[in-house]
Amino acid sequence: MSEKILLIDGHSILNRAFYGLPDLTNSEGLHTGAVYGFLNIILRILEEEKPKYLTVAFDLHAPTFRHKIYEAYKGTRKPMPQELREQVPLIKEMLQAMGVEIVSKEGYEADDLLGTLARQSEAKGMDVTILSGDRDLLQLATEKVMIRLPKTVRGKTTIEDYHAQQVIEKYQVTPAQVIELKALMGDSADNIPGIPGVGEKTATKLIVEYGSIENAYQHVEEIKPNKARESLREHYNLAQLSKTLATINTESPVDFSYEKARLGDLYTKEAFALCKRLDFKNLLARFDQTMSQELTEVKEFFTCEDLSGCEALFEKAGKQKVVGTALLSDKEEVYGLGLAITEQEIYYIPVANFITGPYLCGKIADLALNTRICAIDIKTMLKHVNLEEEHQVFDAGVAAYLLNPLKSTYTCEDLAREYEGGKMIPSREELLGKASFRKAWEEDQEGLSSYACYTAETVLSCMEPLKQALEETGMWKVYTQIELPLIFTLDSMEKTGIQVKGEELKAYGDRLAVRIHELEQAIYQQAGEEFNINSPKQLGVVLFEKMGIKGGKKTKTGYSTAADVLEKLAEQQPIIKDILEYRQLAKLKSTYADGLAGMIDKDGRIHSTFNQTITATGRISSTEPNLQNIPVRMELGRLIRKVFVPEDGCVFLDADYSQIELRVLAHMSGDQTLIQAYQQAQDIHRLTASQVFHVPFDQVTPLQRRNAKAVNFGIVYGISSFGLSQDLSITRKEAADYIQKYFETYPKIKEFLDDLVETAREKGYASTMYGRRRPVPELKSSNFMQRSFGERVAMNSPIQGTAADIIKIAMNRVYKRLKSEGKKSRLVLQVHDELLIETRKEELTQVARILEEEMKGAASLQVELEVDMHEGSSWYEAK
DNA sequence: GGAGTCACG
DNA sequence: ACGTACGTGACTCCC
Repeated sequence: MSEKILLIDGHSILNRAFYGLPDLTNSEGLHTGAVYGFLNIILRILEEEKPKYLTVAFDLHAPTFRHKIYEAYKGTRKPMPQELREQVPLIKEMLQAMGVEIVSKEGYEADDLLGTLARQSEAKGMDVTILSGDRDLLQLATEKVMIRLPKTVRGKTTIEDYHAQQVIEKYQVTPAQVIELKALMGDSADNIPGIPGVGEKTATKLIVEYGSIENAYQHVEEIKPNKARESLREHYNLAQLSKTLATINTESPVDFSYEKARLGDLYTKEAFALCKRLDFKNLLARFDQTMSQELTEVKEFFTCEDLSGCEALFEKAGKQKVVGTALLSDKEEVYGLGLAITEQEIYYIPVANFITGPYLCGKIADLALNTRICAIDIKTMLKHVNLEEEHQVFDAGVAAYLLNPLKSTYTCEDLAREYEGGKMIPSREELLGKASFRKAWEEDQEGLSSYACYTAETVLSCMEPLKQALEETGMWKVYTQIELPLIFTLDSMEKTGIQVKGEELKAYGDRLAVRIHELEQAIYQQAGEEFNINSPKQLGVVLFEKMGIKGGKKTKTGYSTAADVLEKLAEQQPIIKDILEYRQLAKLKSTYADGLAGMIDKDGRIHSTFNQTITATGRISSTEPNLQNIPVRMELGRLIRKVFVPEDGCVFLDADYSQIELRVLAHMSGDQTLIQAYQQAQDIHRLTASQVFHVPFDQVTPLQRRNAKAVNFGIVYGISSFGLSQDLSITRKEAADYIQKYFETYPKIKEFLDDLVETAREKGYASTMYGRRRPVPELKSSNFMQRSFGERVAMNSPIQGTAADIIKIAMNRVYKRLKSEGKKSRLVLQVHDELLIETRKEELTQVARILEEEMKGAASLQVELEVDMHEGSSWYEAK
């Protein structure tokens, strides 16, 4: 069998991948989708073809011989979008890392190089495969040269293959005649002019009949469609120029050596490292499993299993200013500790023999009095180790979150890569697989030891770089003054939990079940069949096809059955009201009645987790269960709050900030109208209505006030006329009108918001009053929608984020005062602008005072921070 | 695992 | 023209 060479059209395949596949972004925010798609395509082809030689051709920026003969050539070609342009060096870097030969030549296009190499290789008797997205390449097809054109339809890539024979079958012309076709038709993408009035059909007809443009011109009199005849007559010279332009130069002076192009092992260490950096997790599986071990620097880790040795280690650690730790634990138990005393002395101390979990945790707490404990998640550690704010800690996860809040996880291997100059360490999955710490402790001490040591070492090494980065970005204060103390505040809230009446919750669920069943039957009866009402797909078919309800359609996958869509159709059929009610009840039952009931611990309380490193803006989030979205707007749902009760001898005290985001906006923008309104404690929505609609303050109608309120919300979200029109069910024009009038009323706010966008565009991030940052890479996008999103984010993040900063400060202060004043009352929940305290009855007056003082005093703005406070014997009553 | 839906601020 | 309000998490269906 003859040897085979695979030739790839670099830019064309990258383009295909970019436009045909969804974009991806790695943890640094680099766009990587096209690179990923490119690799997937070529790896697939390589597996199919198994060529001996491989090379990828790229165009250069320099003008080519085509420019010399035709000035407009590619002159008006639209520039590559930013997201694609930044991937060109990445794919070249990747190919280089894989040892793949790249060819380019000034003055020539990739096509010319591919054509030249194809002919040379063919002459040597090789089989040639050319991979490109560009049909122009078909002119190169022969019996030995196959052109492969990938096509992506809805994310699925299929490949069309062409030898000379297939070209003839599909286009009725020989490969060489493809040039004639193109010269006649023209090609707007390549700026090849072509002949006016001649499209694919006419061109094919002419070439099939006459073989070439020249021969057609010889017989120009006979040409049938008058238009084509006259056009060819008039533009013959142009057609010949086009032909020159469209002809691939198969004798380009390309520097090429088959030796260098010989296909070797693609799965090199360098490529592995780059795949890791770009987050190509699926590709990593193709690499040798020992790769990551070979890549990481070999460092000796030690294991200490005896009590006296362990004592000695902690004594040594106590002489350090800072150590790295990795406490291996789950909710119930501690399994061991990774301890990096210095960057060279790294130990794994498993729980074994006389070394118990509580013993280890006690040693850590003692150590932390004089030595700073670095870890990646201090709050989890606090579940076993009794640390207070007087202990010294550093949370590398929280620090990394502040530096880039857009990541979804903050893992050790990312820290090492990002803050230790690209250093590679194995991930938890690589070391332990999917095993829990418990399982690994039982079955894989070696893996657990490595994991503990790598983690301890990394958090130690990363502390200084993280600290420095926080200082350089002006976020050191946010870290030390807000986030670090917040770890202890949140930990206390999680440990305290909130009492929930399980039986009442069950009874509530049962009541729902009765009504849900009734609705189910009514819906089946009206639909004339039983189906799964919870399936939007089935529901859509029943409503819009079977029952013929008008006005459906939306979404990629079918009909939209969202509440706002159905509400507009409720008139048509009574079934719709039943479905809406069913949906509401089903939600209440599954998520709240049943969901919460399953989360009640043995102590009769629910202990949610408050996540500190999730949101892009600086808010906290709540999971397992989410206690920040307990129903309140509808009465039926609101009743659930009756099962959240304080323990005996306590009441709930609930305080929420009144319109904190608008107040933040007033302060940050310095708009005097808004500031004065708040100073005079005016109804802000009514005021906005009176000014925007030009009516006296006391003659504002409820509708006008409602509209003004929506505008105020819109401003905070990053206003757009479309969004506002959706919300108010008005036309875009009317919405735009409201917005315009709003900005006339509050000119400083317009200025302020414009400035937020401009600053974010220049700096690449938006900032809160306290200096917390949120990167906004979307502002640089070439996609209108993405960019508009970036603009709204740039307006919203500083406002939402500043409010988040303020309530975090308030929480820390409240927590601290309750503690320092020896109170038994405890903070139990935070819901973004609301704090809930389980308050001892005898402490009520003082706690109310503490809560009000600390919330109001958390920030001093140009407007007062107003707080609404209520007490009650359930969350329902305290709101 | 993604899409659709819906609960909250 | 493009086609969305900002920030979350849980549940269900369905590939």
